[in-house]
Amino acid sequence: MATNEDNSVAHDQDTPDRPMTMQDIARVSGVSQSTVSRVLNDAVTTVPIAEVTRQRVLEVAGRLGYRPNPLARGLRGAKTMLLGIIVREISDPFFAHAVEAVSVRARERNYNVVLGSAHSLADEAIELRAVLETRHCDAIILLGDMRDQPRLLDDLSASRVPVVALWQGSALAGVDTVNVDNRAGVEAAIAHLTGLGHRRFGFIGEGQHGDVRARLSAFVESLTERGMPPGDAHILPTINDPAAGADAFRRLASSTEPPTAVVTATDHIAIGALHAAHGHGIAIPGQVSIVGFDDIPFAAYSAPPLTTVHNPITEMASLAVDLAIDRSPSGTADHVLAPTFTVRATTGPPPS
Amino acid sequence: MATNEDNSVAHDQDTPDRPMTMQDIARVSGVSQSTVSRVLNDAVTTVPIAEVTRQRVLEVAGRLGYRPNPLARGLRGAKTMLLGIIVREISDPFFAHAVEAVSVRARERNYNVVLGSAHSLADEAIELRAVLETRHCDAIILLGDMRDQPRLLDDLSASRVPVVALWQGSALAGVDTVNVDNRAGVEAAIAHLTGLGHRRFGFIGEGQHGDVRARLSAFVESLTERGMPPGDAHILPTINDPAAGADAFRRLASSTEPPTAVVTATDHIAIGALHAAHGHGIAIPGQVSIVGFDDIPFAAYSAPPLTTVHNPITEMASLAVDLAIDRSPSGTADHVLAPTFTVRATTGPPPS
DNA sequence: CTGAAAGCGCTAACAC
DNA sequence: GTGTTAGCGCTTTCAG
Repeated sequence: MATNEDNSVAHDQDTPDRPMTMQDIARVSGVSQSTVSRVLNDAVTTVPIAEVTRQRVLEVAGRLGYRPNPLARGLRGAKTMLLGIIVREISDPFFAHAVEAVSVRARERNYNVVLGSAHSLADEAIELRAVLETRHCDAIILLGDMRDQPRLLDDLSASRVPVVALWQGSALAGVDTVNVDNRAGVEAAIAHLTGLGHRRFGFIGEGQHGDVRARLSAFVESLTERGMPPGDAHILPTINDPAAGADAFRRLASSTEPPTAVVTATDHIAIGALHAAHGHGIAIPGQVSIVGFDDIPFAAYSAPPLTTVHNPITEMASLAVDLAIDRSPSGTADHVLAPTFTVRATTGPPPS
Repeated sequence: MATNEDNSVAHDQDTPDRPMTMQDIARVSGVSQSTVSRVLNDAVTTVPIAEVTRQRVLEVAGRLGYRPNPLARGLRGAKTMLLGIIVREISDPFFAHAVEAVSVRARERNYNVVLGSAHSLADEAIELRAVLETRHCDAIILLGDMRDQPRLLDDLSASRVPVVALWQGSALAGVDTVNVDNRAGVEAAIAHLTGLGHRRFGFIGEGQHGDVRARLSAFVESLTERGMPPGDAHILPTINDPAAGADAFRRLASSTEPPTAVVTATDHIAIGALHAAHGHGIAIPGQVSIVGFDDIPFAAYSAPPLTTVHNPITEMASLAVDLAIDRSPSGTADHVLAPTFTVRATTGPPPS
């Protein structure tokens, strides 16, 4: 009994070539493997364990540097502590930032993050979901509008894994959503601009997907309510990309009666617009005011620094992670967070 | 025999509430579970299987929407098709872009990516490695210099999982590395600048870590070889952040005999420098030329667009993924890829 | 309070 | 060619 530690596995090496198992701990501490499992998992609902046994097992496990094997755990139906993320476009700086915020919060909650990007390719995203699900992620977070991938969504909402849609743009049947109040954001931008004296507005941004679509309709409605509905000529649909933004801005600037203020669907587009303005010698905000949306990190460093609607990325990501992990058993909810408005240097009074 | 499909699990529902197992396939197609395994894995080394059987199994598996359970597979010792990434700072736009490139290539190779960010916090990163390893990632990719976390590195190089270090800044014992040729990049920048007529140079960028450290020493050596060694007053150590870059640029500009050309360790810093220059009415490149390093997506959209050393992000990421997955059995190698030089609008002749 | 034993879904000998 | 049989490391009854 006194020497039965001798049949233990080697634990003096810095790097054992085989990871410790519960069997090892059990052998060394002289209890059964199931007792080790009980001690190490100490759930509140578990059977009581003698304090001496518990201490001994804990000590041995610590000394041997035991780490549970999540694969085996997951196989047995327990939590995998894996959070799946499906991103629409991870190359989009906004989503890159969002992924960071999500993974930071996930780590605080002791979760690891499995990343998949959909690349707007329906089949690939479906495949992705299948992978993520069979990998037994405890939950899945959708980043960005996926409504052009209806099969993905159907699949997802019917599956047993909790799904939370972040920046999906609007409510979605069957899953929890966390959205920014796009309407309030655009409204703040227009209020700021009209306060400055602007009366002719332009909008740049594709109106097909999620947030961006909501921003466009908020733009139209806000101006209509103010009695100055925008003409179609001043609404330029474009993909979400600086190059496209630059191109659209050029067209807007060279139109007859160009707008004095331009609202862009995202900072990503605004950056492109700024670039085009600079290239064509159009003074910002002297000749045209520009406001963005999202407040990506780069927004503060554009020239001039961008006035924009601040998307509460960190808060939204945290909320989404918590929702995904804590998954309230009954029903789904749509959370809408308020943006704030950040005035920097791309807005000013219209030219007189 | 004709009706023995009846004891199959339900497969008419769109969403079966229990994922298919090989058992299910076996039952439905009337073969043993191990035969199913053989068919579905069809390794070249496998025992031959009757074509009829194979077809039947394949058909049933397809019809029932079978997906292998990676947990069970991994538990049995097979590949998990999981690639772990440990990032130094995922908030850094360069690394965000790099993560994207890595995950794109990983997906092409049918791997999923597990993300962890180190946040420069030693203990957390070690914990992370433990998690990644016990999750049985098939390989791990390190993004950025981790040498301030020696325990991580020791742990990693001693472990059985292949490790590839990307943008680690220099060779590293025990693991494969993929680096950009920082010396060649800086040399190209200096050659460009001296060709323009510059003789007084400044450098902004922290010199502690990896790539950035290598760039600083390349800067010093390149100028020394040209017979114009930079004074200490013109070398400003700063963290890798636009705000810090802006601050450093201000100090440089207000020094006695300010440099006419500034080389920054990264675009991230260059962006800050540009911002500061704009704020202080310093003309770029009229009064000062600035060159960056990395060519992050935004570099083309700064005002003025940034002249910078182009880091071949996509190629390097692909290489790293391939190395990690295909792990040559013997020894490690250090791969160094050549950067290119992209002239945009922040460089010009010095003021006369 | 603790041990024995049965699998989770899969792969890999080993039989026939 | 194909079926049988062990487990991988863990959680969870079920018996003491």
